[in-house]
Amino acid sequence: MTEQNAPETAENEYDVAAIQEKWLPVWDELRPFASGKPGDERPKKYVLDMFPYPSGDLHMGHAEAYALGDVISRYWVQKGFNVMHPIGWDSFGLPAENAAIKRGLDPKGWTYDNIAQQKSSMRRYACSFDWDRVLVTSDPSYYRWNQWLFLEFYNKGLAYRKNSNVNWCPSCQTVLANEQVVQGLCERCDSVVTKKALTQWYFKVTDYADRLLDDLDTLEGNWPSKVLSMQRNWIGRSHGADVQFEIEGRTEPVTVFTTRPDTLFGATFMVVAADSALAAELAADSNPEIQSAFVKYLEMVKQSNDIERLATDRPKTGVDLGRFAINPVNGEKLPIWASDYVLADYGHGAIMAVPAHDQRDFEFAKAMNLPIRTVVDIKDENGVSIDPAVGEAPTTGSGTLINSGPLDGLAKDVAIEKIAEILQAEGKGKKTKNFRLRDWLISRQRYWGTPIPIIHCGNCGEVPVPADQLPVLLPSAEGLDLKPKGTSPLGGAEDWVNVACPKCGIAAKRDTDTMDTFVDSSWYFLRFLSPNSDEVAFPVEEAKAWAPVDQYVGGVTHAILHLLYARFVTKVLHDLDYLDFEEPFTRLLNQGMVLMGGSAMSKSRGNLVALSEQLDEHGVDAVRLTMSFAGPPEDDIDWADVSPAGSAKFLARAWRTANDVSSPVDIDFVAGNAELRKATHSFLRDFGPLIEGFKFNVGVAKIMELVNALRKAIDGPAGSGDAAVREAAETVAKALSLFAPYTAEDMWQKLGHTPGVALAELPEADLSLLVESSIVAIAQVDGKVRDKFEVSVDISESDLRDLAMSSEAVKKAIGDKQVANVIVRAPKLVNIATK
RNA sequence: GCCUCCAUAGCCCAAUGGCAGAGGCAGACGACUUAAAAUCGUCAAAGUGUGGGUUCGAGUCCCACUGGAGGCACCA
Repeated sequence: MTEQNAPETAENEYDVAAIQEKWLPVWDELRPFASGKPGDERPKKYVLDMFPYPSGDLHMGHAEAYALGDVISRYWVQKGFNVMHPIGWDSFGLPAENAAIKRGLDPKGWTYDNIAQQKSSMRRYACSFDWDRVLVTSDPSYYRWNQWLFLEFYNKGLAYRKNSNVNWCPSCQTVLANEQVVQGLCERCDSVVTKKALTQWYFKVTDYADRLLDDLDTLEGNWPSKVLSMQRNWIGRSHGADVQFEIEGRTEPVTVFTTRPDTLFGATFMVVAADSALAAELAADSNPEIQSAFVKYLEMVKQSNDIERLATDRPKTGVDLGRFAINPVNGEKLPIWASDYVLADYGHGAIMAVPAHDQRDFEFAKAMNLPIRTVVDIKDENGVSIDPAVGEAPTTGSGTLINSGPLDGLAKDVAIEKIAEILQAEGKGKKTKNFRLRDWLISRQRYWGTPIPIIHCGNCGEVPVPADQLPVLLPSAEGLDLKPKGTSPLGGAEDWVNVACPKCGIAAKRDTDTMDTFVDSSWYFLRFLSPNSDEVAFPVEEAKAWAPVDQYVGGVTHAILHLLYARFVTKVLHDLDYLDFEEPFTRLLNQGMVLMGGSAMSKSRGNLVALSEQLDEHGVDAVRLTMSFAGPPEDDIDWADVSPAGSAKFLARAWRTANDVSSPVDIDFVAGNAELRKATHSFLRDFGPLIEGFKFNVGVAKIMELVNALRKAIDGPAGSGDAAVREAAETVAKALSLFAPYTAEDMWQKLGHTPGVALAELPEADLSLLVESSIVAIAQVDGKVRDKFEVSVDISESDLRDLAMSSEAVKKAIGDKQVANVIVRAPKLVNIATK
């Protein structure tokens, strides 16, 4: 065998699989991302990825999320921070239970098998997690503190039980929070959600509505504006007034909420929610025909689901209750109707109807032939007054009050203030506000969740489980019927349900419902501070040092639910003196979804891309790099549009440059090739701000640019021994370690360094290398480029102006036009404006 | 119905109000090779969805429209 024919040695070949195998055990030993070392003086930073639900192995969506979270986390490690980047599993919940029912297994086994699988995939994926900080919400050591949290809320009066019409999923056979009903469908199984009257546990999130809304302002600029606007929308604060109406034949007045108290003189009837207690009472005291008509109507209303109820073209229906309310400002008798267009659980479940100035009231008045009285004069574009009483539509804008006694002649906004004063003075109303947000329904009639730590006693009523008896362990699933049947499977665990009352000792029963898993995830970021503590949920001092989370990374699917609940719980814990901050997540990045062929991946669509296959085919680094390079992180990635093979090709190209560096490891860079040094340092200047601004795709492009310059230098006159070549190659290895840790580590070793490129800091850019002595200035005429010339960077404005004015090309462009203005931006540009 | 966001080469995407191109994919051509792959190199390709406006100057700011994505919705 001759020298020329020698096969390529492994040393010159970028062997992805071998590199991955090589570095995993080294990192296990090195543990570069441990954050709890005593005496660690580095400044702290808390970077958190939303923890996964263990529903199988990791998928492409996880791969994107963790690739991007890792870029941020590794960036701060490299900047010299003590970064806490933990991981856990949100492991209670319905999928485990449903899988268990389907296969006749214990949900526990299924869950923990999946966790083991995901954990091993995360290790292979080179996630920079601190493996000393791991939690699993279905572990008793976690949910014990979930129960603690519940009791803290309970003792503060923020957890309570009430009977009301709740959202019910007939397929999951459990109640749902408002937030889990999407377009009238169950967010999990897409069944049509119905209503059911049940006694359920709630957290009083409405007590915090104002703060949850107002504090969003403090997140402006650090959270995606989309999420802020979604949360504002969801909380939905309206300002208006409560107005009291006397009811004929009833001692108590009825209060209504309105955002338009100025239109009070235009009220021609009142409407109460058909499914409210008030409607039933008013009907019951009316004559028998009305009573039976009401009962019939109510029956119809109860049978309709949200899909029908929300249809926009649905005609208005209702029943005249034969009762009358008295308008507090003019003593008029207003007929009272019951209808389903008024909601029982918003405001007071009753409204004053002003058909002239409200779309829904207008439709109802037309349908029921009720009077319409115009009290706000609004002119059309021709200056003619629009009168809804004789027209086809109500007017809802601003105008001048008419037919309104003391309000006549006032503008809408002034009238709102004036009427509020009048009502307040007479004790018949006051300014107030209302929220779209409802209290958080947290009980579920399912098995695989945190048992609610309450005991129901015939003598004592609700009795909290004493702290020293926590956790209330979930009974074994063995022998329990997990099939959904409308009541909790825990009811079947008789040994577990029947206990002595902790207060009086008589036979009592445990609460058999479990908690919504969103309770588990509403505070998990605090548990990472001491994931194994038996003493506390989280240590207050550690929370002061580490929390709030500096950078949170996750999908926009949680823009309302999870983030709102976590914000709420944080505020409560703040008020209980456990935390010194009020917002849990200082900065938020929402990554997009990974699509395939234009739509979300799903088995039924047949467009599923298996992460494990992508990793086998292209390697971990190529997949990670593709996730970062595809585009802005918040945009969706269509896997059909991107090229992991191209990423792999680039990584091999970068890797080879390390092979080609022939200078000693301690060479002084100062003597290196000036052009390449300039490329390296302009990269160093740009890279950090790009990463901090989440412009990962641009950051990767800059690395590619540097690699191209480096390749040219190696193959060109500078050669492999040039000091700048080493400087550039080391810079590439360090920067690449955020995106492609295996390749970067291997480059680092080839460059003669000891393993641990993740901890190697990128140097500051030497700006003196970037100073240009000359620059190409452009001369424009009316904004169009007409000439260019090389000028000194410190050319004076007048010199540059003279240079431009004397250019032949410029003179030609001006022609015989008159020069109106000359803008000079030395040293870059002159623009000559002509008349 | 109300409220956000988006639109740049065939494709994915860059561009502090100042020469539309940083980077990549796909493509063409060349070098290397007996040949191919790999590698290295060169090239071609949009005037920024449409119509107005502000400005010395607009992809960028404002208005309207078209198309697309998302959120809220009988919330008084």
